[in-house]
Amino acid sequence: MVMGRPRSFDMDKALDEAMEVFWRHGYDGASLAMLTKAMGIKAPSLYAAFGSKEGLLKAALDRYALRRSEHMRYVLAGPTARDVAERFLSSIAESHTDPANPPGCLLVQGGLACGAGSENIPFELASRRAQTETELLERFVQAKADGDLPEDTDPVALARFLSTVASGMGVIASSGANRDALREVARVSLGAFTGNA
Amino acid sequence: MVMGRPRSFDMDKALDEAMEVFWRHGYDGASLAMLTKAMGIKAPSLYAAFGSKEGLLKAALDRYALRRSEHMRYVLAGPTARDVAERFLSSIAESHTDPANPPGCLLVQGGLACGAGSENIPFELASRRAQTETELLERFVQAKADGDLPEDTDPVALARFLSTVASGMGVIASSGANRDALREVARVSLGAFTGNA
DNA sequence: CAACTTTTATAACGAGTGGTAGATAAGTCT
DNA sequence: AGACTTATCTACCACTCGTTATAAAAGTTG
Repeated sequence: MVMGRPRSFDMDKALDEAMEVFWRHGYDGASLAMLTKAMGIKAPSLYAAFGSKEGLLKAALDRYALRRSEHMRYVLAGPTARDVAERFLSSIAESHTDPANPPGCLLVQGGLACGAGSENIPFELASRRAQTETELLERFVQAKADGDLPEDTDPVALARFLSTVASGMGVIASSGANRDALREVARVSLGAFTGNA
Repeated sequence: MVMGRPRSFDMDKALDEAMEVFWRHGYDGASLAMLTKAMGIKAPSLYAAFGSKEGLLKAALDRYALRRSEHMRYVLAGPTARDVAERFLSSIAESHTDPANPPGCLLVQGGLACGAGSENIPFELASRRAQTETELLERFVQAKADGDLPEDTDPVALARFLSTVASGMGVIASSGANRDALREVARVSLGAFTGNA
């Protein structure tokens, strides 16, 4: 078997750059010109490697999920349900204001609404957001089985609440809210945790 | 003075249609072709009336604000801070799942991230979201002066929390969350209210 | 009716869109 | 070395983008 000419760019580096463009401009707002310039490659190389603009986004989303999975492992390892919630919101307050990235969350900034020809992008992003919510839910179900949450607590509602606050934090972070502001939102949200469960 | 040829379309009706297109597709995703078709007018009429695509968005946002101002009057008239919060989140659960409109909130769906040439759109939307937060803040400051909120309560944090949850509800509503789901998010959020203030 | 003013429709503008042939370059394998 | 496979480059595709010049149409006012 023959190998052919080797790829001359670093795929992960290129994906990081693409991720940043999608993050900052959204799927519709990210043009091929922007993407290829940021990635340092020409359009044919991009299409050979990722198939299409949408394929590139999905590859970038996979890489984004990889990054977050480390955080989530730590979050879900919290000893109590409340610890899990606190770790979750705190890690979001930090990551959504990390100066190394565009503000906010790629899964929110990427495109809640898209134009003709990009109709499935919002679904793609929503399904990835739902995955985090499911992870929280399973952890809360476990917590309830452990007697760590009151009997009358609805784990579905709790996971959805945290997921919703996380999305909201993405919105306000992208609008310029700073880290302390996000931390305060996390703090108030945790009050809701104890007050209601 | 001479009047000239009268406008042959209803401006408010046309704005309602434009609003829906921006709401469903976002600013970048809403093309002039979509907009003119939905509004039932041709491009030159649109430009004569609104100046530009961005001018059209702003006019639609003004009309959107007009709609919401009625809700906000009711919300802010709540007798206690907690009532205000409850009215706020409840009205959002309803409005963001009103089948008469696209799901979610125009101020979120409209564009958190935009492409080259639309850089100021996210700022425009953010400033309109901030207005609601300011209204809540002022009401909570008043509540505190009334002795309606504990001394150690931070009205800024409280208003920001509610605003953040509202944005998050917009995100999940646009992803298909139904009215009951939003109501439960509102309920849990209010638990945060009593638990923390 | 005729002068005037504004809106309308037709048609097109240049720039940019996502995507792709076709040829060349750069490797590996026999 | 030579065959083979894959990546990269230049150039370009048809199309859509937001926007506008031009001229006809529709009203009001003198």
